[in-house]
Amino acid sequence: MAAWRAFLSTAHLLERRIEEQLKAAAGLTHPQYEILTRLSDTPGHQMRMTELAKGVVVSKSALTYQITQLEKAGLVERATCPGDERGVLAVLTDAGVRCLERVAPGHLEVVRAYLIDRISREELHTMTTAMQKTETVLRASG
Amino acid sequence: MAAWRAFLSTAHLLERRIEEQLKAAAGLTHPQYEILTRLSDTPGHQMRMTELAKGVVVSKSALTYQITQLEKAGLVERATCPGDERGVLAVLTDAGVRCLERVAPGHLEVVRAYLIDRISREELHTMTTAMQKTETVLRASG
DNA sequence: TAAGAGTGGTTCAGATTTGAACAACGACCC
DNA sequence: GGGTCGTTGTTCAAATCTGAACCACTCTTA
Repeated sequence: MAAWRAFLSTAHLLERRIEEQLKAAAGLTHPQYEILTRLSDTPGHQMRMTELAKGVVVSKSALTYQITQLEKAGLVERATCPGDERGVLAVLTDAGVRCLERVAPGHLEVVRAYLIDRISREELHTMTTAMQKTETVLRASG
Repeated sequence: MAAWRAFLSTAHLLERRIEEQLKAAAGLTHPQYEILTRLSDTPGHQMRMTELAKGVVVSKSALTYQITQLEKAGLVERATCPGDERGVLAVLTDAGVRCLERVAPGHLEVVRAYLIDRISREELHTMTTAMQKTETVLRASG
């Protein structure tokens, strides 16, 4: 269970560091940053609400809240989904793209400094495949 | 960065599963369970508030809140710290011990089913040392 | 021994998350 | 067509987390 202990503590500690860094650099929270990057990685920079919620692993209501916040900040817009009248598309704005370009380097720097660079290339590779396996299982049985 | 993505998603997904399982099994939240196990692992089943907060990686105020909740549930008691009049000791009660004994198996089962058993023994070992390294760094520079 | 600085916990306001309830739409079957 | 069921996103109340402000106590230092 030492593995689990270390995993959990590391996750919490990293979360804290990241939150702190993002807040200082751009007034963003980590969930908000995750939303922006997910959108940025999508062709068209847009995604359906439910799909996005599953991607970043938060409840639908939490996503509704955060998208509203990001909309106020001008980084995201809501659009009605063509072909499905109930659907809502979250769309990354130009300002959102620029914000991400400005913030991403500092964020990645933190992740790298505290996680990636601390472990060997081989350990990293092993951990990646392990994490991907468990992620697959968790998503499948969700 | 695939490593980081997978790590993050896995952490969130597992957190969700665990929260769900603990709530169903004993009406506990994950932070509460973490507090109980930390106390249980301590000689005398007691710990100072600040130290405990650092251990489980939450803010002092969050710990105050949760200890109050656990006190209401009768699983933990507050005691004044001998030798330091301002200090407060969180003490696991007998009911707390019994609660933990009842809940722990199911909890560990979830962790094992979704994380431990999904990866090879060697991967587990590698991941453990990697996590411990990063945890050390994060705690030291915190 | 009397500041002055530091620590330990709590309180407080504000932000965020969750699950349940809800309303609106789509898909399907008769 | 119309009814039934599943999906989508939002709203709502309740719970929780955080950082700042705040007391109470401890430790140094002159």
